[in-house]
Amino acid sequence: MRRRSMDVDRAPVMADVARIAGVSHQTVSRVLHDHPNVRATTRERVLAAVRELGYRPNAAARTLATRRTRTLGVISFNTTLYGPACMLYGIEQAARQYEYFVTVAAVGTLDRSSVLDAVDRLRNQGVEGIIVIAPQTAAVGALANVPADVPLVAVGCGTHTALASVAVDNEAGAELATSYLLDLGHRTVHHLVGPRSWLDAQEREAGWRGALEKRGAPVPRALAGADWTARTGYEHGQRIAADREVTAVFCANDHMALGLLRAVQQAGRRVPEDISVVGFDDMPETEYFGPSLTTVRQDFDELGRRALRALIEIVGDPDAGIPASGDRPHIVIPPSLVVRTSATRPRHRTESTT
Amino acid sequence: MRRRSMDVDRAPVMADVARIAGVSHQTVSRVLHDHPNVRATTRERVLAAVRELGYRPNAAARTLATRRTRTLGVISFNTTLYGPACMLYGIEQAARQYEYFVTVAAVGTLDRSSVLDAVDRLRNQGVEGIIVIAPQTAAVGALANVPADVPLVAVGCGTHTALASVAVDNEAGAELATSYLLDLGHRTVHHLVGPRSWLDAQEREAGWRGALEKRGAPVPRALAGADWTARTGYEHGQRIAADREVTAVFCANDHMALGLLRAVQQAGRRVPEDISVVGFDDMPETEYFGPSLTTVRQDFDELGRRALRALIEIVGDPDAGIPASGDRPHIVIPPSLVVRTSATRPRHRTESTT
DNA sequence: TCTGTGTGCGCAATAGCTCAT
DNA sequence: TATGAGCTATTGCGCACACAG
Repeated sequence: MRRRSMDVDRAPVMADVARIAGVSHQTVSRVLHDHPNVRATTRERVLAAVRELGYRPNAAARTLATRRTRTLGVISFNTTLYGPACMLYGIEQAARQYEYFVTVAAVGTLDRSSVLDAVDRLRNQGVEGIIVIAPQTAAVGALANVPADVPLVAVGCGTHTALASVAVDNEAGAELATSYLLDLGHRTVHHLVGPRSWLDAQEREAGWRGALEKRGAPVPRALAGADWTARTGYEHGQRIAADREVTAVFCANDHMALGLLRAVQQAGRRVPEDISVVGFDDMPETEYFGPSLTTVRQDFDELGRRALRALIEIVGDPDAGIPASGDRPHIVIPPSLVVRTSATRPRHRTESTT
Repeated sequence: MRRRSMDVDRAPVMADVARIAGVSHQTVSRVLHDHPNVRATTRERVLAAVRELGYRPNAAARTLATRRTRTLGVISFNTTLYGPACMLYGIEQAARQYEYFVTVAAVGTLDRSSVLDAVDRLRNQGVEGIIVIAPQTAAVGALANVPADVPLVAVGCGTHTALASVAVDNEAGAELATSYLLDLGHRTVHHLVGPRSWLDAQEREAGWRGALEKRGAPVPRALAGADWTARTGYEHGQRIAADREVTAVFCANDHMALGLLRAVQQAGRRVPEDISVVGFDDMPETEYFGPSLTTVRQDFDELGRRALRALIEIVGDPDAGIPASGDRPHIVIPPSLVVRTSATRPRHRTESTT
């Protein structure tokens, strides 16, 4: 109900509390802020009045007076994906702990203008800082143009950004997966790349390539994916199944691995007996893929939490005793390999040396 | 009168724009609000000043003056799950369209106090309304106690809530799945229930039971799940695989179906030849399960959008010409069956009539 | 038809006032 | 007279809106 005329049921304000308690509004303020110089009996009277009226401080007024909104923004490409959704969750958890609010701004596409538009919307709302879950190179490029007085942290967007960032070490993860397959005896490892416009995809590809080169294994042509979906994995899987040379595939994420598993098996080739598959992400379902997927684990939750903490350390929070550092940290979190059953030794060690 | 001569780098305010443009702050305000009565040349001068200073209206001040925050809150149990994540996305999309901000409050557990706590936090921030993605009965119960002056909409939380709600017709969806299996020739259909503390689980179970009864099919004992995870599906799947009577299973969601598929196949029974499986939700991966999953589709995105629109219609938005209805609509969206390959006719029609 | 003045939104912070010791 | 605990009075934050001119 929208009240304007009948001021009877207007939300109570500090003055109302003061009146009921028989004190000045400033005393009310002191009570609410736990200032020492208030007599215990006065404090009680005030608190009683607060309870009686159901008084709730007006955030806008406080913001106006303190110049602090205690609100942080999150820009995300697609909160529907497992990774972003988890990071958002981690961010929100941590924000609550630090008593910040979180406003989300989802962007449909990661082009320059829509990202800058999202930044703009959040700034208009008065956010004190922004976390970006926008791993595309274009987005990161666009963000470089954002005025420096807007604290920004990129999360899960690769480790080579100019922005402050928190991310899993994609290269290390890809190396982990690739080396694991090589150690099993595979002559080489094929790679289903994520979309190359994503930093993560680039870094995972680099890690895969590096691992092969380090071991002197032949480097096959990477299979480029247009997106991260199971469909793309499926399409590549159909081609891979037809290629008898392929014994091991490292997929840039679990969704693609799922599609690939399906295509390969539909084509009559067995996993892992004929083809070993390793994914990346470790979404909860991977354990129940057929077969359960060996994959590289990212702790998205933790990424989100770390990102929020990093942001708060940049903006500073006097109330929590955190000084504004203004630093641009690059936090890199090590991934880990989760071994399940989708990868094993190759059946017939490929002897062909060309 | 202390002019703020010292703090040079403070964000510009309307008065600064007015000074630069050589007009009053009121004229600036008029320009920004597209009032007609401003001469074109004046308008230009003002806009030039706005650009020059990089002026950005202060949201807190506007809120204080207008008593509107243009912010809505979303409470979600677990934004990590596919459904909630999608609904959140739909909500955010729609919010942007209506020029609202969205603040999220994730709750770890859906007990009474944490839900009420989330409501409280959002109200403290001044949200104009709240969308709840909290399908547990306890949560809905708790929300009944929220003062009526807080517009609330529950989304994806079953259709039988006291709150305003937007949801898929779970019963109809479950009937769809069950009838489909019966039509294929199965004597009866087993059901892997979701956690009974969720309205959706209850409603799907009711739909399943109703469909069986309507057709005079025997009603087996429902298999109770403690949660919605693939793990739970897997555990029940192991038992189901051992029961030769079972030819068709309707799972309350896709995750559980995935686990069940896996367990059943590991036990050497084939899907769909030996056991037909139907899920609920239609997450993007289901097409690539082995076999691809026949399931009941919920349009989560649409649910989120409808929920937001419903909320805006409750709170009203004079700027968009939407009057405050104050109604508590119950919007029910029909689900649809997506037929893939995980269900088929039973191989040997069970002839036992006792 | 155009533009300026004044006031209030609810809170925080500062200065200042009144009693006690 | 000084000190400080316990309170009051006043101003300003930046904007919108009613009411002028």
